[in-house]
Amino acid sequence: MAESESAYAPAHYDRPSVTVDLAIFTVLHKALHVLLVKRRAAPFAGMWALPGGFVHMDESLEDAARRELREESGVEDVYLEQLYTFGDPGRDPRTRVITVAHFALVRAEHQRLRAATDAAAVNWFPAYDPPALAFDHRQILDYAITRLRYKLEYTALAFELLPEEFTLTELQETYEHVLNEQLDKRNFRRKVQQASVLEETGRRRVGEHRPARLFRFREGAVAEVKARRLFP
Amino acid sequence: MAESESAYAPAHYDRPSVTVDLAIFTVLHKALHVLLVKRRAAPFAGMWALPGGFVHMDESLEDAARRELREESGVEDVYLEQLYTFGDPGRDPRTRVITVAHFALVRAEHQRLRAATDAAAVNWFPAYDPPALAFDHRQILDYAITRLRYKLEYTALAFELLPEEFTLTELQETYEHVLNEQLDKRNFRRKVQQASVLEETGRRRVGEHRPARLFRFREGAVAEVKARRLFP
DNA sequence: ACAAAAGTGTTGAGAGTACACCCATGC
DNA sequence: GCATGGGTGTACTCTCAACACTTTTGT
Repeated sequence: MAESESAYAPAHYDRPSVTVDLAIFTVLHKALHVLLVKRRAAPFAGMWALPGGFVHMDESLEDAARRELREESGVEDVYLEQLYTFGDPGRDPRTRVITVAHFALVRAEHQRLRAATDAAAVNWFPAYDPPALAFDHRQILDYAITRLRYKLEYTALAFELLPEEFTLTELQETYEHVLNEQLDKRNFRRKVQQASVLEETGRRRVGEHRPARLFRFREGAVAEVKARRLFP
Repeated sequence: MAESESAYAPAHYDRPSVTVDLAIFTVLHKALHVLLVKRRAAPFAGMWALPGGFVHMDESLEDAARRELREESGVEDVYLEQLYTFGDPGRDPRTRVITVAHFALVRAEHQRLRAATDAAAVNWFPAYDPPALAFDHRQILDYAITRLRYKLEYTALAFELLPEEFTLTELQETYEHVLNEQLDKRNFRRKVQQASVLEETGRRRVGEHRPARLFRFREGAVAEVKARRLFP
């Protein structure tokens, strides 16, 4: 590695800026939503953008992402994953900015927390139909959705989007909203049982019709499924 | 996004350095190998490390990675993929260095090309049993191997490690070396046929025993297999 | 009683996996 | 002719996907 070969990139000048950007998802109004902030400063002032900010010199990338997450959405202790690093020259018209994109999943119940710290220029938008976004954030968002869908297909990550206790129908609907497709009820329930990642709470959601049993995810039930191999 | 909120990270000083590092793989001597360079400068002088270098201000991350790939291994036009960005403070003892790690696959035939430009302090090492590495490069290498294995399990990427024409046994051995496990010959061949990513060249590898038919990958045959879903 | 959501099994098709022998060539 | 790697098929199991009706509650 050439970290010491200062010949063609002296370490003391001409460094790019490094930021973290976040695609924070939740399920709201029966659809996948993403958190956006309205930019106050140029460039793209007044335009919606993914939350994010500069990486401080003494914090890791994940720490920076969690700090931004806390500052922008008021949530802590949520699922966070590094996504991809976007660094094309020109993606920020002012200067060279390399951004390490992350995606985060927050629970529906947190929406109320968020509303409390509402800074007026922060809002949830339908992830599959967002407004025009600043910089290359549309590209980052699309990439994040792709990764989220993929992740949910082969892991049991949906519980990061659900309240502590939930019905099987709510779980299925979460998958349907993220995957943007309909699932078969019986097949879904059988597969959930086989995965054995749920436990019954004994309580029921009593509502308009027949009460539904409430479940929660078992502690430490990550349930990652092996990909089907192309070759045996 | 807070790229403009210069309050807590002015854009004009205190920026980290950004590098690209490369895990370049090939199959050699019936095992997966990775390209390492011997460091000349401090820190970790004399130690082996992944090739890499600073990102120039006017080039994209991929361009930087391809430039380093060309400079260090003399190969062009190979498979290259961004892996992950490592940025813990302290991973470089001198200063804050954030590195965007990539992995690359080069063909066995390129090894000779490489030997020609040999700079004495560049060499192939067994990927599953490398020497001690500088910085956090062991961690990066392990991550790259994990990703490579995973990628090969559900894509037809092995041809990036093979010469233009190859026998089915050579293809199977490539998979075995990367996955580090034995595969069943009949099942492997059936699955290759089903994937229909190969075409016969009509030529044969004539050698010590019964000549084997030579194949090549069909143009544009990416053959990505859907992951087995956890939920239907 | 009726509207609405909860809950429950079976079947056919395709893929995965384990397993053993003959074939063509070089020496 | 024999050693060596090339080449081929079958049976069992498991997972996937499609599909409709009964049960329980609130009003």
